[in-house]
Amino acid sequence: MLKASNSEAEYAIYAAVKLKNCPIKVVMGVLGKKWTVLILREIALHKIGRFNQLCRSIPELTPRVLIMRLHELEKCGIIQAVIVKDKPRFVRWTITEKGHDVIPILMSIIAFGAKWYADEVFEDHRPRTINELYPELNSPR
Amino acid sequence: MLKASNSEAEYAIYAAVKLKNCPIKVVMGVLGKKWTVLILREIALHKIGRFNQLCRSIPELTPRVLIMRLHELEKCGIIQAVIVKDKPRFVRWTITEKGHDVIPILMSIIAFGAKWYADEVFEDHRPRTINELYPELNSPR
DNA sequence: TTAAATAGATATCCTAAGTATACTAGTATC
DNA sequence: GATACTAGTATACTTAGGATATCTATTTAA
Repeated sequence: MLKASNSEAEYAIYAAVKLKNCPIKVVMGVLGKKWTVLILREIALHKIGRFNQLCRSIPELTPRVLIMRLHELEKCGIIQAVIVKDKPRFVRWTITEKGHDVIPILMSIIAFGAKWYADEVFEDHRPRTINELYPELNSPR
Repeated sequence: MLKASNSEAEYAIYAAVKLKNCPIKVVMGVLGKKWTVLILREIALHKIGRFNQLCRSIPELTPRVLIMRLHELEKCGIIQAVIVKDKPRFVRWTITEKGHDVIPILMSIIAFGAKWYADEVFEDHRPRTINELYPELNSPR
């Protein structure tokens, strides 16, 4: 475990790097709204890309907010709407290259949850590491 | 870079692990509210722990919401109020061991922002890796 | 000694974000 | 012809968060 006492600011951004804005603030402007991260979980991790599938896999989320979040994520280039068929409209929401880079964020959230919320997350209540949950991350294809 | 095409679900949670709830959902219930992550950035990364210091370092955040978030984070054990002095009350909000484990989440958010939002984040607009920003992460003390 | 500034919060009001419920159009299936 | 699927919309309502002012207690400065 890391000790905080070694330095005033444990993690200090490299002094020569001039920041205009905090990256966390900027990213949270994009990912910080309610449901956004859960929608990305479905699209990026579970490969669920259809509107009604998303409605079903996140039942508390209403279609109104879902379409708002999808359009927001599309606008900022994290997902894209692939028109499978027109009339009737069939859309598949997929992740972009940029969206692919949010997966490490999702993984760090899962790691935190698997360690500290094992009671609510796992049926056997046993905390797990991210490597236990995703063994393929150790031996990449 | 990872390729998505190799498998239906690129990241599949190990089949034998029985989930009660999705860890992302559970964690977002704790960290998902507006301002929470930014407050944790200040406390965990910048070691800003005083109420009025937090007010000043996040000017758009009102005291009302700040105290709500601090109490929420305290309740779930991510931060704790260290009473520096009683009458008048002097409090230092510090991170707990559990709170320490949210730092990887913050770091993955910073990494994403430093790569994809360089324009808004850095004065020179040049994307950076997390190792460029935090060289000490490569050579831990 | 009185005012100003600091600390850590609260209270009130009001708007913006999100929720509930129902509904749309177009097509396929029973 | 009824039902159910697709991908969304519309309207009304509730709650979370923002704006602003205030609170108690203490220290500092004039």
